[in-house]
Amino acid sequence: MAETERSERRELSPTIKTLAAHTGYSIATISKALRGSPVVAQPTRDAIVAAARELGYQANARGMALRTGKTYRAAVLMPITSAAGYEWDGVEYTQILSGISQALEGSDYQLSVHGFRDFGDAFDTARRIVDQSAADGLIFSGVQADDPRIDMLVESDFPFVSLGRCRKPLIYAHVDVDNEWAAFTATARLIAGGHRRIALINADRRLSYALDRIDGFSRAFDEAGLAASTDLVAGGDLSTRFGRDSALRLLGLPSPPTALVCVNESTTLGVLSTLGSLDRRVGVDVDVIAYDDINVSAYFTPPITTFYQPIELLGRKLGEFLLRRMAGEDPAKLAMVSRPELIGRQPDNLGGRSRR
Amino acid sequence: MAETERSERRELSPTIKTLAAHTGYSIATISKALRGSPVVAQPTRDAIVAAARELGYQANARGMALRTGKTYRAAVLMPITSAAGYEWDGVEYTQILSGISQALEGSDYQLSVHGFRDFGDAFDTARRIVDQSAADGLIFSGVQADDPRIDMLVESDFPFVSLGRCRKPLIYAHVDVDNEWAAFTATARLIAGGHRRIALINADRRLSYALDRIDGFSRAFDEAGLAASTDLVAGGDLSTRFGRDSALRLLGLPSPPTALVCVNESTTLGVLSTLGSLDRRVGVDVDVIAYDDINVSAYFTPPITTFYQPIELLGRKLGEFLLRRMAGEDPAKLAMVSRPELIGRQPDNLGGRSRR
DNA sequence: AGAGCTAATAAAAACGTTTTTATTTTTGTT
DNA sequence: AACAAAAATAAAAACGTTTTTATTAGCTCT
Repeated sequence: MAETERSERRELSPTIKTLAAHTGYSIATISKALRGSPVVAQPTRDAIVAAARELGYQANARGMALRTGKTYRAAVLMPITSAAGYEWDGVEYTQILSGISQALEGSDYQLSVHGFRDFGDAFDTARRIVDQSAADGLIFSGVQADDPRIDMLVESDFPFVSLGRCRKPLIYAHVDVDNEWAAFTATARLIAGGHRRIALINADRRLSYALDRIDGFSRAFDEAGLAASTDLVAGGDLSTRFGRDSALRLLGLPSPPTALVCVNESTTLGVLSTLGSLDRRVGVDVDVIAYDDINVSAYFTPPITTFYQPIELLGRKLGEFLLRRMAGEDPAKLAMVSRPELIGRQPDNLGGRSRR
Repeated sequence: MAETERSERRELSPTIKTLAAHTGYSIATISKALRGSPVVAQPTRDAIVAAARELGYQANARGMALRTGKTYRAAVLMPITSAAGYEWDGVEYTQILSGISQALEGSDYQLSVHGFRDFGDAFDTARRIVDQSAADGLIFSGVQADDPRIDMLVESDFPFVSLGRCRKPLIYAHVDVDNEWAAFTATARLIAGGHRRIALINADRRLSYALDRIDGFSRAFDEAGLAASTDLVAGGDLSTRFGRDSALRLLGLPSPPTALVCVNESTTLGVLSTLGSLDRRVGVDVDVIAYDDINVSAYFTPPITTFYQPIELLGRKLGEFLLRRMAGEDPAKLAMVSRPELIGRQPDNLGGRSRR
């Protein structure tokens, strides 16, 4: 009774042999038929496909993996929040993963996530994935100006897509945001608004995009014929705490900034926290332009001007590129650099205000 | 030269046969030695282990998987942000994944992530994982009051750990937050502060923890001998937009709330956004108590009273429990219900204020 | 009508393990 | 010293595929 039902339920899933016994064809023919090989006759194929559907046959992934050497996995490197701080950090990874997951939907690939703690750890993990062929492809972000992962992966011809570009002239699939342009545009807008002392709350200087932003920031001053306020560039992890502390420090300088450019939403919140505690009002006492990675700046009080980058879309592109790369496509053709959209929620100029 | 180096590099990684040829033992003995079987003699084991280390031998995961039927994967179900809105949603998943990833570190298990769109999708995905044995264990959250996944997994005796409990008296490994207690405590605190019209910005009512919170909310009124303001309970997705819209609607009622309890950080931000736009000040015109899932409430202006739940720790517990469950441990022993810590950043009472 | 093709299918080998079974070597006992 | 028992190792089978090689049947052509 319960016993019987149990064992009925337990019936193991059909293998290619079950299908062979059921149809009368050999396992070789069945494999070919289901893989779409042209050598098998049409009626045969139809019969096999019908039987497969009837029995609910699904090729065993482990068997395929062993035979083909493929893993049917796409690996993603994800930064692990340092246990100490529990700071709001790397939140956007949910969106990236979500995008990648959507791109992989319908393909044979599964998404596997590998946490890492620091640059060295990330490299080791990447190398391990390649050496043990733990995945058929790799996605990662946090690209450094000179990123050893990229060298290693290009060298070993392992399919990968990076979110961000390194500064070496290598050919590899990538998705990136035009950070130089965005920083330039934000800074130029503030300069045009009358600001001269502008702060840049930036990421760690080892990161490639941190340099890009400094480049854009500097170019805006250059083109205006002004000296860039490079002393107001702060680099660090992108936690809320970092944003708050940096703003506190910069605003306490003898010649403080009148405007701040923040490179992500988390730091922005920190900056706003500092402004609130100092009773400085955005759009009145000080201007802020931010990067809107998780679409939340609209809810800040007051709403602030941001660059909107639909990060989930970037994730989707990453997944799509990886699939194409794993299918053998030329990496030179798999490159996208998107310009975020500027959403002006504030005038962002000194206006009638004193420049203090 | 380059050629030679290339092909040297390309040398395929050693298999158990390589090791057999190298040591003179049979592959059977080698397998046993490395798996720690007691039948192999100590000197033999030592020699084999030494050789394995020397050659950098790593058992091929695909071969193991095929033979043992195991996958060495732990699957996690992750909600996919709906493409339409790009709303800030499910951010805490980064932390959960981070925690799980840490727990899995050092084990033989890899983390694989499966996106799903809605309840039905989540169930189908779970079933597929079980049917195709695409993983050796499963972790998921968003437990419904009557969650079909739990029934299915318990029934098929598949190792899993849920973040949250369903309302059926089943035995299964789980990690949860004492939501009833937290809602009770928050509500009681506000009642003690003089509030009578209290809103609860809650999750979708199908979710088990949403019911728990309503229970706690109601109990606080009961114990104070008051009628609960159940008309002020809003249920929906936990996006920032939902928080904002709910607050807007509730505050526009003829008999509006004087305090709000928000069930996560994202909705809190939305609520604060509404308060800002209505020029109502937290701690002056209205009180807010929130759940601090990603540790960011400290940076709100003003900082608000929250329940702090270190979500990454929960993630770590989830991973740890899953490992133990996959190792065969009794699920009855794998249960944790943690009480979040209340961090009072505001007095949260009407004080000398009018009850309007 | 039989050789030589081609098309279709079947058989066999291989991927790298683990586990069961078989064989050899060592130890202990008389 | 012979033999049984125990210990150690080797051989073989199996997991479920895909791919290479072999076989068979059906044609075409002289």
